[in-house]
Amino acid sequence: MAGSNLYSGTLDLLILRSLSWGALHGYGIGQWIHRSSAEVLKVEEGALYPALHRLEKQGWLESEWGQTPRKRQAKFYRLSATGREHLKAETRRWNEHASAMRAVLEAPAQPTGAES
Amino acid sequence: MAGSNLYSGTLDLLILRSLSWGALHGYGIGQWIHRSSAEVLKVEEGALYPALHRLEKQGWLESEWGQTPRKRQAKFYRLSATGREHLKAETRRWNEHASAMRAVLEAPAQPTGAES
DNA sequence: TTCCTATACCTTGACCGTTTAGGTATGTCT
DNA sequence: AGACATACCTAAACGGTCAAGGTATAGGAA
Repeated sequence: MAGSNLYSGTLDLLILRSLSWGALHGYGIGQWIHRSSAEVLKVEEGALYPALHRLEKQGWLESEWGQTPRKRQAKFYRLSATGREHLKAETRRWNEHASAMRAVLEAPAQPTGAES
Repeated sequence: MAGSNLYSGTLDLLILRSLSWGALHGYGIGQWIHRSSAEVLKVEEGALYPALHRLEKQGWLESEWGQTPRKRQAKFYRLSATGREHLKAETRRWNEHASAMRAVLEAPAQPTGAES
């Protein structure tokens, strides 16, 4: 989805959020999102890896090759300082969006002249 | 945005919702969304009209040319029976998505082995 | 040993909704 | 007359996601 005026950046937000407790590698990020959303949110790899590269390019993430506990190569991502700020801002933005959606979905019958 | 695995269909949901109280014309739908979201959500016309056509094509909306109170030509949209069902289903789907997002954004520190 | 599965990374092309930026026409107000 | 809001529409460019591939390693089963 290209940037929607209504809302875009869900994936970026989730990735940023997954790293707020420490470093994780790409594959682990996908699994973390899946698990911590009770299996509701699933990120395809074709969306995940490009997003990771995008976020790193923008300076919100930093990466470093390392090893998993099982001795496998993996690229570990970590939030940069500006990334952490961005996470805060995006979280606030999401909350505003969700709250606007809630307002619309619970809006009472036609408040005032919706027709002109 | 093309259909996102994370979430897509926000605009469709808002349009469907705007019609749940009765018929509205396209321009009015955009304004209704804007107003009832406290000016947070804004739908561009280039997204609105194609969406309206898409939803009508799928049978969720029905349209009819008519006149506004000020005697201007306008195409009025109204929910079909299946459109009303779809609105219910999409609302449920949105709530699930929002709740999954909330879960992730409020997730406690690294529950169990996110790394393998 | 061989095979399968899970882990872990990546890229490409098609797809498709949004954005941007136009266009037309009418009614109202100054 | 001119400006503005209303009211409809479309087309090209954009850009993120999806689907479907690819590579490589480690572990366990057959």
